[in-house]
Order: sequence, then C-alpha cells, then structure tokens
Amino acid sequence: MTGSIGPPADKDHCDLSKLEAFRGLSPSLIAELETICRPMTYPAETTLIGMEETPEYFGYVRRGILRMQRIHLDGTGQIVGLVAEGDVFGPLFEGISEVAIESVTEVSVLHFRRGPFEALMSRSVELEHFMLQKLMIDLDRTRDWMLVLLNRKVTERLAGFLVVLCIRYANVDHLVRWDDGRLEIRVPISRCDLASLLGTRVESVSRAFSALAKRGIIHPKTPYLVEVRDVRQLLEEAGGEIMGTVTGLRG
Amino acid sequence: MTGSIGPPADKDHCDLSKLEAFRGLSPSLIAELETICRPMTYPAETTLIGMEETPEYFGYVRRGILRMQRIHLDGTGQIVGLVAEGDVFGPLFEGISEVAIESVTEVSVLHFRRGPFEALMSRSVELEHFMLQKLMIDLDRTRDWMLVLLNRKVTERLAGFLVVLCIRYANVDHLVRWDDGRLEIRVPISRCDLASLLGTRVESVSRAFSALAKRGIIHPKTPYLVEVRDVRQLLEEAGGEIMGTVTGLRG
DNA sequence: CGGTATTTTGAGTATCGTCAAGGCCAGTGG
DNA sequence: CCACTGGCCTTGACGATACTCAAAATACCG
Repeated sequence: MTGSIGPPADKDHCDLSKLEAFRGLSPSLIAELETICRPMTYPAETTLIGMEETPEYFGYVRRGILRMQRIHLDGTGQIVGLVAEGDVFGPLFEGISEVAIESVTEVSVLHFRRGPFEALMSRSVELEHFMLQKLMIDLDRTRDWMLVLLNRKVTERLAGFLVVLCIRYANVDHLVRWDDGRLEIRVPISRCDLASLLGTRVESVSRAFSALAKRGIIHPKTPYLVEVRDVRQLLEEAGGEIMGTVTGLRG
Repeated sequence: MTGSIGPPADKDHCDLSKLEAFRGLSPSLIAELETICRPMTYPAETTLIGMEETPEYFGYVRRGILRMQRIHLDGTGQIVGLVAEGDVFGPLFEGISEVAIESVTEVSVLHFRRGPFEALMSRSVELEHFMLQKLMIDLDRTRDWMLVLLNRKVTERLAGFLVVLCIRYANVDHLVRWDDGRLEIRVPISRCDLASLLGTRVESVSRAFSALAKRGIIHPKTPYLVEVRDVRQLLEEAGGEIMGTVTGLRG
C-alpha cells in the first residue's frame, strides 16, 4: 500500500472529537478548534504558566497532574488546587493568571492559542456557551473544595480530599480503581504538596493518614497508593451529609 | 400639571441603567431585562432559595447582606460565602441550587424570572458574555476566599476576612469607611455566622478579635464596628504578599 | 546495594475546641 | 422608670488537636 487513506499523519493534529471534555460540540466547531490546537508535553516540576502573566495559550490536560499555585514574594508557594485529565486551565480574555500552573507529573496538554481562541469565542455562541458551562463546573468544584477546607480537623480534610479525588477522577488516569469491591486510590501528589493543599503541615498529613489507618478506614500501601476499607466512614469523616450532594456524585 | 411626563410611576419598574453591575450593557438589552425584572424586599433571616431547589428566579442584590449556606441533614448549616450589594445569586440553567440563599439583614433584591432570563440569554450573545464575566469574577473571588481559609491560625483567617471585606465592598453599603486616615469596617454578620464562615467556633472568633486588638492592629468599637489601626500588619496577618494581588485590589 | 530524599514517628509547645460562667445590650412588662 | 429576661458576645479553664524541631524509618534511584 503506497499512500495511506485516513487523515494525514500530522504529528500536531489533535483529534478533539475523541475527548470527553469536547463531547457535544458541533463537528464544525471542533474542526475550527483543531486548527488552533497544538499538543505539548512537559516534564514534571515545570512551570507552564507563571503568576501575573498573560499566557499565550489556553490549555486542556490530556494526561498527568498539574497544580495551581500562588507564589508568595518570599518564594514559598500555596497550592490552591489540582488540575487533572479532562480539566482546562488558563485565564480567559485579557486576564492575567492569578495562579501559577505547574506540572506535578509529566503532562501531556493541548494548547489553544489565545488570540484565535478568543476570536473564535466571540464568533461562536456555541463555544462561548461551552466555556460558560465549564466555568460553572469550575465554580461548583471550587465551592466543594471550600467545604473540605472548612473542616477543622486534618483527618477530616484528608478524608475530604480522598472523597473529592474519587468523585472527580473516578475514571481518570488510573487514579481510582475498584478492585473486587475494594477501592484503591492513587494519591497523585507528595505529602508536602498535599499539606499545602490542605492548609497544614507535612507531619500533620502523615499523622492523619496514620490515624485513619488505625481506625481501619484506609490502608496506605505506599505513600502514593491508598486502599479504602470503609467508604461509609470515610464519607462521614469528610463531612458526612455534605459530601452526599457533592457535584458529580451520582449513585 | 395633569399627567406627568417622565416614565410611568410603575412601582415594579427597575431602572437597571443606574446600577453599577449592569454598566456597559446596551440600552436595548437593559430594556429587555427590565421587562422581566421585579424588585422585592425580604426581612432579615429569610430563606430566599432553599438547597436542592430550582428557584423561579435569578437574583441581584440592591441592598443588604445574604449568606450562602450549605444545610446538613442534621439541621446544622455551614456558611460558604456572603452575597452583598451588586452581587448576583442563584443557579443558571436547569441547575439546582447547591447552596441555600438566606438574608442576614433586610434585603432589597431584583428578581429576574428564570424562564425569560434564560431564553434571553440564548438569544443575546451580549447577555451570555455578561454572565460569563460575572462567573469569572465569582470564580476569582471564591479562589481568593479559599486562600483565606488556607490560613492555619484563626487570627490570620479573621484578618483575611476583614481584608476581603475592604477590597470587595470598599464602596458598598457603608461597610467600609475611610475616616480621616482611619479605616472603619462594619462587620455585617454575627460572630456565630462569622465562625461558620471561617471554619471555627464563636469563642475562637472572639478571642481572635481580642488578640488582634491586643496587638494594636484593630480596635473593636462594637461587635459590629471595627477600626483598623494598622493596615499593613493586618495585611501581613492575612497572608501577606498573597493579598497584595487579590482580585479587585488596585492601588 | 548504597545514598538521598521523602515519609513517618516522637516529644514539647502553641493553638483551638469545649464547657461553663459572666457581661453587655435590647426588648418587655411591671 | 426600672427590674427582668433572653440573646449575643466575651472571658476563663481544661482537654484535644496541631505545629515545631528532631530523629528514625522507609521508599526511591542509580
């Protein structure tokens, strides 16, 4: 066979129609998006977008974990959220980024060039509507995370983190696995980052893991792999009834 | 003079063009919005929107303070945010409300009936764009508030609350007053609500006020009126450099 | 297998939560 | 007008939790 038949083997081509996040968009819009889209890969611990910077692109995560981080003047950083497969990141419009976006693991992302993307958004009601819905989801998730942070005990916040992880990334990146009725969670970040995310210290996070383990709620196999032994108790620890209605929890 | 000349003295008429939040919208869109708008007043401690409910309207606050609250099954509530003059509230589209909206003080709001409002939004790109920007602001503010909650000490979270109050509501509702170089803040909620908002207990909030007062940073005149004596130290306590870039702080 | 970084554990101190008591203010009724 | 009352705020005392510093144990990487 000389000359293939399918689409050209353009290494920069992005097939958006296969991605869950873009499901429902019209083929023509997807085609237009694909023209301003470029796949990129970054190693772990890389700054994709600095703080107070107007990046050249708007991003979509295909694989890997990133953290949203507020950098203080003294160099220390405060993690304010994670970005995972299927999430989008980066400020819309002229806005400067309020947070830095850094890779935790190696990441594979799609870049949408800002200028063309925003131009397309002003032309396409469909895209603007799409972004509005993404924003609403983001807002809901941020509010949900706020509820986790409002827990007073570290064990409660840790439990909340694990629950949120299960709910948001149930079928993502092999983060959560239902293994014959046992729930296994891959903790995607270091204890240090987790401490920052939960608003506490590394030692307290470690003690919280130990405390939940001693109560038989979880069983940490390695620092990055946790088996949940009692989902009900975990939910209760995470704030109980609250989490029953968390965005995205169905069933 | 028999028969007035100006607009009809319709008591239900809303003059949106005078409201800061609607600045920039085209006259025709404002006119359309005015037709589906109705002014309402509620006494303090009233539930405007219950949890898990699809309200009949979308709201805009003209005067007063409301709280967003998550109600648990056991009847206790967790406050997740405040809504003040110029803010909008209520879920868009079919979404059920994730939080209850309750008045703290007597409030004067504008109702926009959901059906017509959403219909107008799908017709008017301008309105959809407007709502998208409102959502982005909301998201930024929620992230800012998250930073406040990530502070470990109650005094720091209280300082953060006061700073956020100054920044967001600088020229609203007489909440903040620059009195001859002295800054006076009206605390719009009870200690009990404040404790819930900060993720702590009433007693700790009270102690935090006392601690900041003893250090000369603030001077509580009444429980609901605080004079800030050292803005710099207050900012530092609130998280220092972080708050320097908080959304809306300019200059 | 060794070296390094990360994680966990330990001990002492600071902060917070809990329970209890007291103070302040507004509204009520004598 | 004043005492009474109830709600809210503040303060005190004590136990629980978290932070700090230090050291040990474990995991990770070549």
